[in-house]
Amino acid sequence: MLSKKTKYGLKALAFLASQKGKEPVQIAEIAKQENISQKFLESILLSLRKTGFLGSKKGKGGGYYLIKEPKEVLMTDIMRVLEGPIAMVPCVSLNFYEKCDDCPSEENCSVHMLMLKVRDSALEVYRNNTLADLIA
Amino acid sequence: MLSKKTKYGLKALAFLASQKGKEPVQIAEIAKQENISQKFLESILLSLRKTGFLGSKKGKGGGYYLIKEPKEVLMTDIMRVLEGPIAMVPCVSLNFYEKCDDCPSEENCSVHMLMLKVRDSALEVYRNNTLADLIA
DNA sequence: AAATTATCCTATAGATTTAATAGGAATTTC
DNA sequence: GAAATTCCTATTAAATCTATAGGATAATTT
Repeated sequence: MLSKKTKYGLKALAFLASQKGKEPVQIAEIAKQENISQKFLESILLSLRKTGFLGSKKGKGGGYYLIKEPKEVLMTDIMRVLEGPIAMVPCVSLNFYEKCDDCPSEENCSVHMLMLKVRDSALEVYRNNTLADLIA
Repeated sequence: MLSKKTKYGLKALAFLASQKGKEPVQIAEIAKQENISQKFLESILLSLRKTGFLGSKKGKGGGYYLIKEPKEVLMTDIMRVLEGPIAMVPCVSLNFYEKCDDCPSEENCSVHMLMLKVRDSALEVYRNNTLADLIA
């Protein structure tokens, strides 16, 4: 299940991508337009800024803005920052790999093989979609 | 992230599918072989029986056994029973549909469109894999 | 320089879900 | 009727997610 954090983050990014100019948009406005708790959104945007997706400006006329062109931002990168691993089990994760402590062998694990296929199929979607596709 | 319930359930089903005969296998044996808490596994097998995947027999020589041939059991059905919705958001779920209360319009929702693609890609994997493929 | 506006940051509380355990009831076999 | 095994419900423990609180910091305006 997609977390609210990810859902809200995606909506906020899409909202910013759909803006005409590059002027900063205030948290309050995004929150209002997208029906998101303002304080919660605040922390999400902060993490998107710290991970290099957004820039910000303080004071009057301040707010958040996209740093890159929407079509340069891959969904793989966004999803990994917002939701974490794309894989459903750590033992098939490319970026968050971890060994399962209950499995003696990955090669012979029935779950491992299936989840590898699922991960690959999800990756293909995320790799072929950018932030620009979100607002098409 | 895949729940332990699903992971254990898949392993148990795969274990049963890999048995030669159709004699019941005891919970205790499956739990031991697959490193699963016996009590937890007990409740998982129970739910798999109630949903028609397993049969059971009580008393000495009892245990659980598969009802259908492994290749007749689609992963879509197993996953829906163990993990719930295949979709990452209820608004794109085929079997567990729910309207999002924060979205005014599904058609214009950026998250909706993306998650539809992700769901379809996962569905394709699950539809093209059966329990038999898990032990190949 | 003071007031205003808006992000920045940390901590924490509340809610929900997941994982695991407990304990006995019911049924079958021998 | 004793032993073995599943059946069932309830409960606890742990983890994670969601949201809120409250002030610090920085930029702009007056």
